[in-house]
Amino acid sequence: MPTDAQPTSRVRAADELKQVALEQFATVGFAGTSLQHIADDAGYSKSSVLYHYASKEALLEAAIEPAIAEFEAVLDDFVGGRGSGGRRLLVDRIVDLLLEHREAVHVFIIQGPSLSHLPIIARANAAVRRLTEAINEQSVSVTDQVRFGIALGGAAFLLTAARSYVGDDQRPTDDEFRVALHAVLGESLAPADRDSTPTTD
Amino acid sequence: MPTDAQPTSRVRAADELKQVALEQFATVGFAGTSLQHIADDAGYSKSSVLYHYASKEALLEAAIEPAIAEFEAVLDDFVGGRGSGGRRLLVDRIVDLLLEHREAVHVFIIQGPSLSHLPIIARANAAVRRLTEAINEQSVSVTDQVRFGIALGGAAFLLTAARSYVGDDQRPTDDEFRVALHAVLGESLAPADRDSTPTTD
DNA sequence: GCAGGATCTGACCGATCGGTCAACTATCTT
DNA sequence: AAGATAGTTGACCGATCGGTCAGATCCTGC
Repeated sequence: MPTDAQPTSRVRAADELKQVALEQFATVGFAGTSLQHIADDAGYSKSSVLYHYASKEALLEAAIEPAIAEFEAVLDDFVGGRGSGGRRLLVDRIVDLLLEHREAVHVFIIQGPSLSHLPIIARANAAVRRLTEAINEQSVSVTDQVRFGIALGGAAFLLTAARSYVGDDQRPTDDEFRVALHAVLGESLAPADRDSTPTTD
Repeated sequence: MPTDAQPTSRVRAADELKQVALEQFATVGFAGTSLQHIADDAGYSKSSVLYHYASKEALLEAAIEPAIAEFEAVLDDFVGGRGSGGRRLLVDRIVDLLLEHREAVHVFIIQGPSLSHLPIIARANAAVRRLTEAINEQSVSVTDQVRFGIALGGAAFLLTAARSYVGDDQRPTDDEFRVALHAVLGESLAPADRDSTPTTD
């Protein structure tokens, strides 16, 4: 029984559907995505989608739960091991999270407020609120809070929106994005020690 | 015929519907909003909505067109009168635009990529792309482009998302928002002259 | 080769979608 | 008072929504 090389059609189909659904959730929104459209894009029937996932909501949960779990882990490490260099590590890990799970982050950050009735989104919103409070606890000025909110929403927006605003040829690579995100988010989340942000070249 | 004091039930009803629709478009998205829900919230029937506006799309256009027109005006002044202090004036006017038309800006910035098939949104997307190119023309580094994208999307996200992340009591007032937005967007869009941004306290 | 589970699909369901239409009422003009 | 006009609405339409179900097909172990 093949578990590594050929990934057994079951998990392969489920993963395909999950990936297709995630892209659509991030690009046209959860409400704007239909199971029929997901099925069409993935090359299955709508019934097959509902065979692998009990409901549209279950499909959303399967698609974004890993990203939320990692986000919670990053958050726990940050609020747990509080210290001087904590913010720089936070920026490191958030940038990685953004690049690896950009669609999922877009869903639960940008669409989070409007989908809070879904348990998985409510969980993500709670994590975002925890992070917000942890940040605001140290810097109480409204400007710092706005800086944080803009960085959070802007980063989530940018990685999936860039696709439609600039052509494929001149869109930055992921490595370029990583460097730039590190610099920009570093300025927003760790504005105190500004010495180690080289502002690129 | 009263044109000032009592706003004649026609325009009053139309304005009410426009405002209710705009709030829903911004909070749950264009695709996630139904004419029935708009009608219910405004206290009319769905037929009445379609009497005042020919279609859901026409309602969207009426709701966000003024904001787009003002955005285009700000953009024209910026690319036309190019100069040293141009960026600070740009920040001034964009902050005003954000505060006055926050729901509309949220719609055509955040949902712009997914609604580009609607003519009014395509027009807004073209304006956003013009602004992007005007900014990138002067600063070619990827970091500056990312900084701009985050500022744009983040500001659009923040003003309508803040409602759901912090309670009414501790949410900043519009004046506080204006000061903070001015500082944060100033750093992102006019990073050259950093002397007047006090980097908070 | 055959039984049995896994996978996939078409037909169908009630609900809701955006939109049309005819009828009803309120208001204004003459 | 009468007619025209503007505003509002319920009934209805075809399409699509998320979801159910019974069967068809495929694959595996015996």
